[in-house]
Amino acid sequence: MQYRFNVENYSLEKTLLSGQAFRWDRKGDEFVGIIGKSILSARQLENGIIIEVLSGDISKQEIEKYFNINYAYEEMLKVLSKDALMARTLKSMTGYRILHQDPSETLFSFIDSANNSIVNIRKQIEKLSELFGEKFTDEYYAFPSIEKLATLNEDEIRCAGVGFRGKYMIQTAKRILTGDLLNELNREDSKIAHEKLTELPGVGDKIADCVLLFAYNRYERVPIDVWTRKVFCKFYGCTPKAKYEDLQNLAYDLYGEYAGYAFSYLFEAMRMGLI
DNA sequence: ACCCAGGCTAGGA
DNA sequence: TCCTAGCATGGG
Repeated sequence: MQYRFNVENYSLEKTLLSGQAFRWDRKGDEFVGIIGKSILSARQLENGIIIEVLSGDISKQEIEKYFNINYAYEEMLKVLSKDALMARTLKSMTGYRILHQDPSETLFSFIDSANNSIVNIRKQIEKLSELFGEKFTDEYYAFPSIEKLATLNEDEIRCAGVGFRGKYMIQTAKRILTGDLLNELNREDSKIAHEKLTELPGVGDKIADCVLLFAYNRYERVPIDVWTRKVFCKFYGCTPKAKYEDLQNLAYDLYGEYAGYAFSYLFEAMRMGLI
C-alpha cells in the first residue's frame, strides 16, 4: 500500500535523520524505517511525501499520526517568524518536523541517549531490537516490548552495548508495568507529566522533555541539553548553569505553545553551525 | 593516552 | 539546594 500526502514544507531528510528518531535510514533516494511491526519507505516530493508500506499492517491513519501530517505547520512558521532570530533559523532548517512516535520506544531510546552519541544510540537500539524484539520479517525486528525489557537482567541487556543505561531500562520497564503511566500521561498537564516521567530511573529533566515533545505532541516542552544551553547563553543572555526549570519557563514566555518547535530548530541549527 | 557523546544518579558540602 | 565524580561503550 502506498499513500501520497500533499504537504508543503515537509523535509524527510531533516525530520527522519535528526536526533528525534533512531530507526530511519537513507537508502538511495528514499528513507526506510520501522514503525511498530511495519516497514515503511518514504520518498520526498516537491510538494509532499509518499509513504509506502513495505511490510506490516499499519493504517493510513496511523501513518498520518506518526508523521503529524495535519499539524498546522504554516501557522507555527508565521508566529515564530515574528522573532528575528527565529525567522533566520527557520529559513535555514525549513521542513524539519516533529514526529509523533510511540511513547514506550521513545522513552527507552532516550534513556539510552544519556551521555551517548547519536551514532551509538542508533546501533544500540538496533542491537536491542535484534536481541529482544519480535522478529516480524527477515532481518527486521520490532523495538522490544516493555514486558520483555522487564524480564531481562543487567548482563543480558548489556549485550546490546547499552552500558550503564541497561539497568535504568530494566528498572523503568518494571516500574511502568506496575501501573498505566504511559497512558495516564496523555491526560496530565505537561508540567505534571514531566514530574512523573522524571521519577523513572534514568529519566531526568531533559529526557522527560524529549519524551513529551517527540511522543506526546507537547510542543511547548523544550529538551534542554548542552546545545540548547549554548543557544540560551549566546542569544538570550543566560548563564551556563542556569536552572533547568528557569530556562524552560523562559522558553515558554518567549514562544509559548511553539517553544519546543522553536528550540528544536535552534538546537539543530546550533549543532550544524548555522547560527 | 586522552576526550567527548542530545545526562543521570548518588553522595557530600 | 547546589555541585560533581562516576558511569559503559565506541569513536576520534
